[in-house]
Amino acid sequence: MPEIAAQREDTRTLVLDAALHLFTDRGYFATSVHDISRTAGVSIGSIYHHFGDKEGLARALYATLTARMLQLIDEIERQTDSSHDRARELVTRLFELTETQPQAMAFMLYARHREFLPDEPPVCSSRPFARMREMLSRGMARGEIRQMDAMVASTCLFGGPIRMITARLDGILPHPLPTYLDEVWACAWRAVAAS
Amino acid sequence: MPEIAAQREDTRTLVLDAALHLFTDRGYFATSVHDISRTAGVSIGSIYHHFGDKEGLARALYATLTARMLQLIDEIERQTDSSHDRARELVTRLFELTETQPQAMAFMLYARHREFLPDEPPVCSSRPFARMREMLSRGMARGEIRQMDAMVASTCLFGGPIRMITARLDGILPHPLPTYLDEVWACAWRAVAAS
DNA sequence: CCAACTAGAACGAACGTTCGTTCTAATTTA
DNA sequence: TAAATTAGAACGAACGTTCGTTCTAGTTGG
Repeated sequence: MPEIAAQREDTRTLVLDAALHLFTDRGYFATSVHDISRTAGVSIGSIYHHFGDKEGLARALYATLTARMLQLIDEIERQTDSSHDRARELVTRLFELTETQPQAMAFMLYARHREFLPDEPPVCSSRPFARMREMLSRGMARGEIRQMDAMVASTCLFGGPIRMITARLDGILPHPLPTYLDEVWACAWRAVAAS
Repeated sequence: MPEIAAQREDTRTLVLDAALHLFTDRGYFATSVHDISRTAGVSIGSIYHHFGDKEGLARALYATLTARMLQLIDEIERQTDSSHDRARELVTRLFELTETQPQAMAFMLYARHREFLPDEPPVCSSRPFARMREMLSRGMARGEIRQMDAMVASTCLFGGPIRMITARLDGILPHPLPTYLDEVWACAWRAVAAS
């Protein structure tokens, strides 16, 4: 006997949204399927119908967000030329995303997927991060970036910005991230720039 | 009727060691108290006798490792003068520690304590990290480091090295961390150096 | 009217924790 | 010195709860 809103607002989306919020608020293991069902306003049966099991739900969520991130990187590659501009634009967009969709950011950059998605590779070896490293290798070949191990370069360029993001997600930064963008970027680029 | 080794090898230590390994291998929630009891060779009753509950055990473990980290920082402050030398020595020691005691490192830098120790502040606002930031502020006052927000400075200086550590813990670095030390440190120091 | 979907009560397994007991070694008593 | 007493560390079977999952019945759009 469904109540007010029986209309088909995509059930999958409702469930994924609820899961994202609960997983990032309390963590995967502290969130029960019953919680997700209640928050999403969708029955347990539907959740199992659509996602198979709790892990399948987490996997679907991870896939959705990874795809969104890859899309972002594609867009940036189309709009910019140099490694410098691309990396800077990426950091800018990630800082903005952290303010507008902190849960999505937390789930991608901060959650320990290994603990609940055993077969998933670590985030830093996932496609989006691999794309970033390819980007930097080309930058090195063109002389924009000092010669060094590609892994070291990507780690040193993005390490600072990413730690700023996690600090913000932890709630220990007084101001929104874009406030720090220029200062952080100056440091990050100096770390690897050829000049 | 005790068997071979009934002698008092400190029970607390046995339990803490087992917990550290299991927590970092599988995560806090995937580790049952029964697992810890079995691995440590100590009964469930004893664990509750010593630590109160599972959370108390995690808290004791966290406190032990935090203390060890603070001790390391003290030692470095006594042995070095400049911010440059101190930070470099710290990174060196952390890289070595990651190779010799990867579990301890993973638990300190990588675990999401918030999820199972609700009252603990985030690691980056814990004492050891606060000490590092004070160190850098003094370096800025002395002109070794460019003028900038203290939080940004510490994040940019240590962000790269720390991400290298997590990459190594994830098993995606082919060589031991000290191999990369010079290259990583060169990037890290350039990021914030005054020159 | 049928296939796709939703519903939520019910189930079994596994968890953290408790509790009555045993063991051990030090201390007291005679 | 030998026996009696004591304190608390160690033990592990058992408990109640909660979780992920299943199942059967009902609803709905095309």
